[in-house]
Amino acid sequence: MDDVCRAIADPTRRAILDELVERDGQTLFELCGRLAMKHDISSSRQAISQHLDLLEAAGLVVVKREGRYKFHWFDGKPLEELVKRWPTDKSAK
Amino acid sequence: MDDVCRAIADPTRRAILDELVERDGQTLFELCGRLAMKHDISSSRQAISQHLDLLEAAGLVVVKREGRYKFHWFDGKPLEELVKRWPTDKSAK
DNA sequence: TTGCCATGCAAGCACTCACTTGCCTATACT
DNA sequence: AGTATAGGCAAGTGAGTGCTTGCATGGCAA
Repeated sequence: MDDVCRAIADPTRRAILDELVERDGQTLFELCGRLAMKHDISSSRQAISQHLDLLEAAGLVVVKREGRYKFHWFDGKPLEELVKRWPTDKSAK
Repeated sequence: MDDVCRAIADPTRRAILDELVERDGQTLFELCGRLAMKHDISSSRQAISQHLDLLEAAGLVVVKREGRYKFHWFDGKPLEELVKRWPTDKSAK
């Protein structure tokens, strides 16, 4: 829970999630390229890799290794806890 | 959006939101007391006040001044953007 | 007024965190 | 074999942030 909240606190990580929602199963290099193109993110490969590790630890990204490639998938389940914890409208209370 | 994500990244601020959901319209001193009792948070009054400022800037807390008192309400509307941005289950995709 | 109470403001400190740099491992291809 | 590719590991740096400390402000009561 703490991991999830801290994971989405960074704008670069939110952009990564956006990218994975739009196109599942991307690899690290793919993500770097698309983030640079479409989100104006100039971070290095290592920076993105560290973000992915954090997102994976939070459960928001699921990975699958195949040979020398590592593919990434988005998983929104951990976000359910957020909406369960706090009501998003007044009628819920 | 960025403010909302960063606001819930801190465990003390999440506890404040929990407290306000449970009991609306608390004042700063009330919150300090209840946070210390029920959430084992030993932060000072100024620390809680700074957290409240941040939560207010994020739109998650609405305030109302009355005389020398300042009451705080929880507002979950900003959280709707989170669930709208990312699907919380696979069927949404 | 004098005093007290609830809150606000601002500077400083310590810690976290995002990012870089440099080197390393492992898988593919020729 | 040798080389290139995809990714990983670890230490160091700079900016951001949570918290404290001290003082200031404003409202209420005696």
